Amino acid sequence: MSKAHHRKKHPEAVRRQVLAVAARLSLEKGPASVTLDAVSQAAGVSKGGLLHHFPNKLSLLDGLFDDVTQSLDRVLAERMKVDPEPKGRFTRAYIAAFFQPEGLEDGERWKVLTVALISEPHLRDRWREWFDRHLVENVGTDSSLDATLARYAVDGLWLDDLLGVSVIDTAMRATLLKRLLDMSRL
Amino acid sequence: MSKAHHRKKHPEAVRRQVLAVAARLSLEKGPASVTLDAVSQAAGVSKGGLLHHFPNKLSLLDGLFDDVTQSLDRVLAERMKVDPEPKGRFTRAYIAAFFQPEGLEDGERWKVLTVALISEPHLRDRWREWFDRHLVENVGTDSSLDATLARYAVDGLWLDDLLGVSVIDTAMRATLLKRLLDMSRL
DNA sequence: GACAGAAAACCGTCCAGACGGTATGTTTTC
DNA sequence: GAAAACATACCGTCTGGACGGTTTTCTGTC
Repeated sequence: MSKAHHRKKHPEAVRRQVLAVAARLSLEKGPASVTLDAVSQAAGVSKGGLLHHFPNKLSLLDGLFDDVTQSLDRVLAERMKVDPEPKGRFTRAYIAAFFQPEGLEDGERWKVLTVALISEPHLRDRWREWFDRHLVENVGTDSSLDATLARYAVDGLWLDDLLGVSVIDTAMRATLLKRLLDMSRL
Repeated sequence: MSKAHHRKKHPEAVRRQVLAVAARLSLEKGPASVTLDAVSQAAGVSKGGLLHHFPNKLSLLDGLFDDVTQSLDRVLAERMKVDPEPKGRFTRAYIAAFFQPEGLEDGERWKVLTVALISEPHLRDRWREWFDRHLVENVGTDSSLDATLARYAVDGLWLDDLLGVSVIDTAMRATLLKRLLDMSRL
């Protein structure tokens, strides 16, 4: 008879904790280490408890995907709202979101998303939808070659950062940021 | 008593076949599907046979990594050799290698590398070494902001291509290529 | 070139542990 | 008291890998 059984119940907190643990595991020990046993244990919940929130592993991964993309949507929307210039607005929000994530939680989140996308083919389809939606919404303002190039560069920097090969120093990083923002306006 | 036991032995061919199958599986069904059973079966070898060439799974992944990076090294060296201009030479080779891989095998290979790197933390360390080595070798000729930016953009395009969200059309792609090559010379 | 070993290149079987998932019970919350 | 939020126990399958056997290939010797 464990204590967990008797403690107060906070379903939403448990859910968040589970997702957080799954994300951390995926980043630190690779996506293969994200097992129901490992996640539930590290989250302080029994496997049964975990499976109550996410009926199977796929739904756990989907939950992770939803969590991250919703965060990303929120951040992008906020940044776009305070940007007076329409042209390249989405691109600038994109740059800002990945270049200077608010708090380091967000940065971690985007990384998790990348790892999940690449290792789980099923999520690639969902990502494609997300991507297409944003692309269609911002066609006209963010379809220029320069804007596209800027977003590609952000993705590349992001990937290198994730792999730990980002050798760019702080000063150069700042210059690059300026440069990318300029490109979004061309 | 199977036929495979009696057929002619081609250790090198088997080795290559195993690596090719592992690569294909990883790309099409995700890295989680790369199991010793699946690989050996798809490669037409028994698991025992597979484990003769690669004593354990880690060494199989390492073998895949070696195979791809050696290919990549070869391609980069070839491209650099025919480039008369020192400045940005490595960056141009990098761009060319990923933008217009010779045959589609190479393109597949680079993709496999990306997937493997992200899903297998152990390989990230090895990738860091590879990356550092090339960076040090070409410091002085390829350290400019523009060259770095160009390489980042290539990585980004690459990632989007891998995820299937590459919406850029052929004409724009050609323009982008030109643009990146120009950037390598600044 | 023949021939005996030695080594390499396989195959088939078995196993312990991990994994995803089910079924059922218990406690808390509504 | 019904439903949600857990826990515990258990099961079938898969996975990495060990092991011993069999066939082919290589290597040195005469």
